[in-house]
Amino acid sequence: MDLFLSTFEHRIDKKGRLSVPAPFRSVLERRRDPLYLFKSLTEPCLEGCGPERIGQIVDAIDSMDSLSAEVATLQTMLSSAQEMKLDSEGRIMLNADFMAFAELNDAALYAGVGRSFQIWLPDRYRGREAEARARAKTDGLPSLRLGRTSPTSSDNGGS
Amino acid sequence: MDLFLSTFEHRIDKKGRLSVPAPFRSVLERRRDPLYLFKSLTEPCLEGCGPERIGQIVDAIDSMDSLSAEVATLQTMLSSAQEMKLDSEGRIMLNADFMAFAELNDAALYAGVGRSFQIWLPDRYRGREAEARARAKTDGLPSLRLGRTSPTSSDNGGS
DNA sequence: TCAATTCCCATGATATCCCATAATATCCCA
DNA sequence: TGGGATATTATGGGATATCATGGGAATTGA
Repeated sequence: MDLFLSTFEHRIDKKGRLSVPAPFRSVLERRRDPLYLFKSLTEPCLEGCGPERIGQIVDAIDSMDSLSAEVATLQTMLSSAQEMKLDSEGRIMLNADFMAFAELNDAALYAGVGRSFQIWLPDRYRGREAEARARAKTDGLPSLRLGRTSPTSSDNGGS
Repeated sequence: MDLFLSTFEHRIDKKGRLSVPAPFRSVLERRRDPLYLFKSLTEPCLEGCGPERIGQIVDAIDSMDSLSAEVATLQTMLSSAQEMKLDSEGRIMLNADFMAFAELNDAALYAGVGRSFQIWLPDRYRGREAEARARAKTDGLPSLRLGRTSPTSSDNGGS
């Protein structure tokens, strides 16, 4: 299983171009996946993923009561989603809506969170990280039930 | 089951390279596992592990309410996690974030703690070890309950 | 025609590869 | 069992490739 991990900070040049981190690009290239970006529902950041994640959201919506408010909310994720084209150097161009939503100007921080990644205003991200770490120290760690995992845990055929 | 045990101190050269102890490398090679490092949530050190632990975190996130604080905490772990590529001599390169977080400069101490290991500033580690041993003398030993551990008592370095 | 984008090339920084070496541990055979 | 030969390990340095970034020229689209 190849994942989006780690963080990378990149500049947005005056033409509005932003490099996608090489490790993220190679995950997408290995799978021959295009890159999708959409506005996060919960945080002032952009979310990036491949098509299978978009498909999961679509399927989740289809399985819900189509009249519910939740469906309307989830649909806004899809309506903000956009397939990004990379230039020959692996850069994307963020449209004005994306830039404004994440309040980006001349730099962006990529944060890999497993099957997807986020794009943040760097200082804002670092603030959130500090908060999360402080919370972890006082509240303790989320229970992961390490060591009690089912023996069928499947992720070791990957490499 | 082969484990990460013992401690090793290694130099960080001026290019930022750090040898992984040969016994740790052979554990990973035997399992054909890549090496992952991430910033500890609770201590000023780095944690090293194989992919199965990363997979557990990813799967836990996907199965949880994505709005919860716990998910944010787990995402913080992932966004600091990085698959380390070893050069042909078995060395890794620590990025500036890792170096700063563990306050490393020209040396690092590996401490094997079973299914994972930690990387410390050597003097800091030795201080902690002395503290822990002093605590054991005054406060008595923690209960060990070998053989039948409860899932909540996490002795396996998930910290 | 003008503005915005895409293509192509240049460049500095940095990581990676490949080789060398010294110290230590392991092996092997008398 | 001892002691020299050999392999492994940690460490270092130079050469090379990759990556992020920037800018000019060609192309598109309104």
